[in-house]
Amino acid sequence: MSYKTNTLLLREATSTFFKQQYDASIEAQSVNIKTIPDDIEGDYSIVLFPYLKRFGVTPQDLGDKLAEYIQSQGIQCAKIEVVKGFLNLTFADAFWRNQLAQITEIGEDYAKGDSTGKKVVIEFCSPNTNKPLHLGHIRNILIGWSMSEILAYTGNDVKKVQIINDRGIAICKSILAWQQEGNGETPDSSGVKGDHLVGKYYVMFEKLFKKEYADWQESDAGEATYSENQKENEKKEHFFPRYKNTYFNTHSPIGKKAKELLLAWESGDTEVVGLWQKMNGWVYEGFDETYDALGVSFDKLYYESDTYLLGKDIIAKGLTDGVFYQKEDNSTWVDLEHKGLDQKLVLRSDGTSVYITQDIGTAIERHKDFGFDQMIYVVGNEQDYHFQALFATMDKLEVPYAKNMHHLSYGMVDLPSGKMKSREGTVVDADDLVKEVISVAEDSAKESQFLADFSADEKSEVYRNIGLGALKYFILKVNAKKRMTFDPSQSVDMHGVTAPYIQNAYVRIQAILTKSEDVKNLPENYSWQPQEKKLISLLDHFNVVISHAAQQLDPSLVAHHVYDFAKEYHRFYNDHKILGAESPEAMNARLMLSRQVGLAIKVGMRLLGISMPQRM
RNA sequence: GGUCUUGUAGCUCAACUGGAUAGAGCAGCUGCCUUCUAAGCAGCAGGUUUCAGGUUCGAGUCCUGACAGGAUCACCA
Repeated sequence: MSYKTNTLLLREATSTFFKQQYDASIEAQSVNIKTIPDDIEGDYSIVLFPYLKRFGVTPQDLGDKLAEYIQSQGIQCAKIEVVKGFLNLTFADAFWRNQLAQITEIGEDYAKGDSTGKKVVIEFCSPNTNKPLHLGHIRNILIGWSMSEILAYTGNDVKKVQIINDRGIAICKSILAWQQEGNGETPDSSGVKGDHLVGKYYVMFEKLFKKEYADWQESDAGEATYSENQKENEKKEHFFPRYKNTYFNTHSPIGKKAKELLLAWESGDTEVVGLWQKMNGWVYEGFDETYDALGVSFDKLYYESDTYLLGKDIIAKGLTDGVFYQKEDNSTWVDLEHKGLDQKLVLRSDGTSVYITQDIGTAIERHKDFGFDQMIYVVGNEQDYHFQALFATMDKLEVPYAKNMHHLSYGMVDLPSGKMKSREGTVVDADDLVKEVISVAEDSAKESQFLADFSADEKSEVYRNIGLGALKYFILKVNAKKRMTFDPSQSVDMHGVTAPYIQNAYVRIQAILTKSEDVKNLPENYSWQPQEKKLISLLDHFNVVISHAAQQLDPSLVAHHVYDFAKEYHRFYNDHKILGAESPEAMNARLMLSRQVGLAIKVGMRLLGISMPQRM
């Protein structure tokens, strides 16, 4: 890209200044440039403190020389002075004009990165097939989607994948309950979305099991087990919850049936596999609807039923190579203590896989599929340890890309009432939430005079953009790594730091542009107003923000910057007339600026997965 | 208990990676639509950045320790 940001120009100038003046090599990147607080005069400030001791100079002395050099490099300043340890400079109008002219020359994608030639695979969502998607998945999906957009925009070749946990005891529970209680019910016959239908039977299984367990506790067998296995003076209400898993695995008739289903599946029993395919098929149709509603898609899906046996050969090879070791019971382990981790099991004593085994296999499989340079897993932070162990193991296996595997660890979503718990029915369902936000958007938009001549389809598209935008923005504006509180009533708020606020700024710009002539050139001599300079400097800084977001795997940086665009634009819009500006120069300058801000907002929101209405 | 992580206004979040007087929104109060979309703008009020030390020109940010939340420490996924 030919465009150089304000800060980059200053950094480079400062770096070469030190080279020439002191023969010192100071990386342009390391030069500390700050924007100046509003109440102090100036646009940017170069922090001089770090160099004072090193070169034995006073701030004044160094600042004066640097100021002279900067101006000699064609960076036009209206004022440049040393204040304490800062060199504060105010750019001249011509400089602002120049920067904006370069930006508008390139247009919409002025902040786009050049191709890096790097391939990035990003895995996100990765649901189980026994339950519909919920709020936690939504955060995962939005972060994953936005991250892939950002990585693509910064020049990477991005592939979006997910691994679907379609096998195991959970789906067998749904199948069993459906066999026993379902009477052949299907999504078509019931009108229930497939994933919700399968989820219904999962819940039903849990209820059946709960009742069975409760009855058993009262039975002679239950009493006997309690008196045999209780710890010293342990009360029943402590013992039985603790014993629940053991009961499921050893005593429970219904648990036994579920496990028999799993075994039958594993041995390829055609009837069970057929049923499993049928019910998973319902789930996938349901998931696809949800993905469509959210506006996301994937490049490749991996199914655990295909991958769960992967990795065993790698373990076998690693065992002969001495990467792994076996214990007396034939279980296989990897020692990660040199990384401050524990010893980790990679194969059970009966030779079957555990979670990390298939993750090793899948990673290698994916590398064969895509030859990625970087692999990103968007997975909740409860798996931090798992991924540390996985990456350490990959490193020990000496795969060359081990160091480029990252865990984008996001925090749990809490409700104001606390944690979401499926047992207590406090899970926020993804489909319900999407419907809810769109309907709130409709309620607040349907009165709008600006939509009067829109068709019903056009209107509902607007409601969708606003409602979905509000939801997405609400979630993405929070730093992904942090645990966040989700208040359903705030997520559908349409004022303040929200998508509709930002969309409104965009819509205002569109309204002006449709009423104006197409302007192509910036006036030569125009004296920029403070708010206009602020907008140009936000435009200027945009690509720095995007590349930070890509490096740090954090979409919230983009979200905040887009909000700044909107906020600054709303202010500017309130204080200055554009079409009725005081001079033709002012009007042209403001039109060019407005159009570019509109483009930047649209791009920024697209990186968050949010679409813009033309009117609202 | 070990490891990791978080703690900023009543609430939800920022703070350009160590810079100047810690900023937004929500909730509360007050103004501004005959004028480019009021889903907007302007203002008032709200803070000992959990606490105690340390590092330095300078700390919400780095270090140590306490306190308080959370996660994890399965032959579960």
